[in-house]
Amino acid sequence: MVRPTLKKQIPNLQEVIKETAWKQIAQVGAPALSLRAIARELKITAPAIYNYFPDRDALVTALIMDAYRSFGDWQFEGRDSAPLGEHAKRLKGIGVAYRNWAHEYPQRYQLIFGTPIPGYVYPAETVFPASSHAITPLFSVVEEIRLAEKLIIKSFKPVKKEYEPHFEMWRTSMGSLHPQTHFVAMLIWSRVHGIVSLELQGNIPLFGEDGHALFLAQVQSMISEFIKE
Amino acid sequence: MVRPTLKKQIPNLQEVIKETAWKQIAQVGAPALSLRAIARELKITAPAIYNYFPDRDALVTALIMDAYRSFGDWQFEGRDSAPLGEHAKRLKGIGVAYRNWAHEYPQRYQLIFGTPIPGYVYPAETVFPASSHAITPLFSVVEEIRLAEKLIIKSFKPVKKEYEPHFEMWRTSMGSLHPQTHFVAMLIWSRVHGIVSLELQGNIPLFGEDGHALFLAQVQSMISEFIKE
DNA sequence: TAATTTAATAAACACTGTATATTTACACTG
DNA sequence: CAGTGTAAATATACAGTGTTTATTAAATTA
Repeated sequence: MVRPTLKKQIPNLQEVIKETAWKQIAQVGAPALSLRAIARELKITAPAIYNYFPDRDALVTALIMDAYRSFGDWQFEGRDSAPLGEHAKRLKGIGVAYRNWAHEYPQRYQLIFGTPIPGYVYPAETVFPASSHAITPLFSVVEEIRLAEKLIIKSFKPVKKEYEPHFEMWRTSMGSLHPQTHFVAMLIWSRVHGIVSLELQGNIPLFGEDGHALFLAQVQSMISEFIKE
Repeated sequence: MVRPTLKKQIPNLQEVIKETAWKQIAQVGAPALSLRAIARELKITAPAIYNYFPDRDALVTALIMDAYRSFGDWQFEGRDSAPLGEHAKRLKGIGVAYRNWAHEYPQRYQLIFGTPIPGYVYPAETVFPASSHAITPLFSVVEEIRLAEKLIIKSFKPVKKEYEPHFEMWRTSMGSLHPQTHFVAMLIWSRVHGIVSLELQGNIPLFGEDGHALFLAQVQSMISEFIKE
């Protein structure tokens, strides 16, 4: 018997393969992800996976894009937990959602921000729609603040000309993206990413009663540094 | 012929293996590091490497420790480019050295801060002496500032009790480590790490004439946030 | 009903890290 | 100087990996 009857086929196998991949990534980490191990768990043979993904890298890319979408969704929810105009609360909402997602799915975070799979090269263009979704909430709130004339900017410097093409990609994707908004958003993102990634690696002690004190101090300091009043 | 005569042996093979590993990491990235590829390049067989490293993970650990030492050395030099008492310049010196090292050796940076090798588990205790060397310059400067009563601290929260053991490890290694110094140093480190790691992955546009503007703004903002006058 | 497409398996290839046994150059001891 | 022991390499083998090719049989379409 080579091809099983429809009744014995796994329905929606493409999704099931991804779910199994996530399960294994959670267990053994992204770098040790194995197509054959996925196949074993699903009781199919490894080449069967090639009917759904042209190679292992394509599977990884699909996982990354799904992760970005979920990551972005959490941040949109975090932002909208406070109404328009509540700049500080909306910004904090994004930061907290960002951190919560990373702590809920540490392997997904490292899949996105590490280079975890041997030989895998990040297909920036393919992933861009999903990755821009995950940065959009931050961009949008900083832009809200700027339009309300509440954005504090010290020492802004414009973008280098050589980098304009990549910058253009962002701008078209966002509709528009003011350079100052971009500048401040990058400062904020880097601070949140820095503390979250060090936390995930166990490099940061758990300050405060619930272990969140350092992160909250980071967020609070950004609010007073970048938002007027 | 099984064992070559002394004249044909590669002298200092342990070091040569590490150098070859670094060369290959620079070419194909840390996750794709291969003992057999190293052996091929050195014209020996793969099991010969086991005379110098018990397994692949031990080689990786040795590489990480060497990287940490070099990383720390650069930061010590950066700190000491300004004399004692010049708090802002010493802090900036560390930040710039941190970034320069990361841009000079991006793969080493990702080897340290990523989880790049399949199945590799970071041996925290073994690596600790080397990794603490790399954070010591920052700790020392923040402590200098605190002792000079120029350290600005808002919203400090003490370390959680459960985390005391790890904290104790740091404290004994450093001689002593004031909690407030630890708190502020972690905030600073996370901001520098965040921006540097996003830069290395190509997520940050190159602001300013030379592309350093965002990083310098980050450093400048830390100086005015944490140092009095 | 016949032809075609599709979804799987089977087998094989070139890799990988690593364990075991073997060989031989070198160092030490009587 | 002879003999022994150790050290540093090779040879071989095993289980695992991603991937390619050929084959089979179920499902779909003409």
